[in-house]
Amino acid sequence: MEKQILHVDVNNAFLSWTAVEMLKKGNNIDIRDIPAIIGGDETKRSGIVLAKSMKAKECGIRTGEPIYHAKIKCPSIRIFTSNYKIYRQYSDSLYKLLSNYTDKIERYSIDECFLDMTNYLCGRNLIDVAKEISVRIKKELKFTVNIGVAHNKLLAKMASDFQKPDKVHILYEEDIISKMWPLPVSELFMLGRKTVPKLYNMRIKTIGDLAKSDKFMLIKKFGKHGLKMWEYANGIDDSEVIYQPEKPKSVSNEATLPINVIKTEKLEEILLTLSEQVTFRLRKHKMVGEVVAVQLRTDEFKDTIHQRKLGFTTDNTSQVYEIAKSLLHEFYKDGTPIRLVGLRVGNLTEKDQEQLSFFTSEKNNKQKELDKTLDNIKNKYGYQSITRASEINIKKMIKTDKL
DNA sequence: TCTGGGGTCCTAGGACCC
DNA sequence: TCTGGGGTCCTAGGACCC
Repeated sequence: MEKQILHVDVNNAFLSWTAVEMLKKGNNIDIRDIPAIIGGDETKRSGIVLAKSMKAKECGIRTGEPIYHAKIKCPSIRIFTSNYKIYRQYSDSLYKLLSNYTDKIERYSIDECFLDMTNYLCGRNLIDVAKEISVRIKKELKFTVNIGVAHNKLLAKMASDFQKPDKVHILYEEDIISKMWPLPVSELFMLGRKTVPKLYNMRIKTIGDLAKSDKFMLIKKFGKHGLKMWEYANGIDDSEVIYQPEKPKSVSNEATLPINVIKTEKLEEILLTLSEQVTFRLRKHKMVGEVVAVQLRTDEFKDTIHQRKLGFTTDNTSQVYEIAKSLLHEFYKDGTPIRLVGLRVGNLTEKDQEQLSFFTSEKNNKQKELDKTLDNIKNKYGYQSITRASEINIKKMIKTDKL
């Protein structure tokens, strides 16, 4: 049976939510109506545009570009900092509203949801429901969304990306040729900055060109990805709306450093802070991991990752830190300027089926107790409430506002 | 005043085993 | 003295998403 799918996408989510919050706090300008962006901190080298208003977009400002570019394009631009705590609240309120319409909701990201309406229409028309949802969000939550209406997730997602803001777009099978095929191939989901130029070289410029290309030639050239892009261009997608939240497969934290670091000891200190963050989040998820990976980015933007499979699982701060440290020693040469350090724990499983290390010792048990005690304090008084003395300067360099 | 942070999935190549 | 091939596990690297 044909599926009935909606894709709900918040217009300029971070900027809109910041705007609504400011209005709620008594501010009298709506930053959606002026050239404005949400951006990081330039002095900390995290100065990129995270979201923009329509007026900022008109100036040619693009998401992801450096703030200093934005300032050149629009000298009067107003810049606001992000606040993930608030964004999560708005995201939750959206989810709650959507829950009135179906149980099958996939939270695809903080500002996007897929709804499987197949058995929830009760005789109503899918398009009417989409329009009602759109109106209710605007009225009750004070921000706007785009909604894509289709018979699969891919087409619903493509549709919600058509003209913005505050629109409902329909993309049924019979609309593919007229509405999707004329678009540049770069607009197709899963085609990014590396693949698009290759397609251009093959004279494939529009989604229609791609759809009409030879499937086997694409497979030969791009492997599995080639098949996917051909299917997507033809509107083919049988993936399900994943409405039961999935367990994470890895947990990572990374930090761009305000200045380049060239000393192993400094990098170790940063890894300690990252180990605390990552394992804190692991324990919150009640997950343990079997692989530890350290990522370094040089000032020339060259990334290297070094990882190790442990043969046991862990969520323990000092254990992860010790492994991270030894990985660092294996691949970092003192003196190379480093601008970003990352730490990832992967191959996660649920804690109750934790594989115990053969060497589970008195010492490990004590470390576990320590983690638990510190977690309790952080959960009660905030992540920042307790910190090792040695880390005070490091913490200033690394953001923790998402924890 | 260059370029965030957090994820997932795929592929290539080497090691090792039979 | 020279030479297999299949399977699995592991690491590194890269592409994509929001």
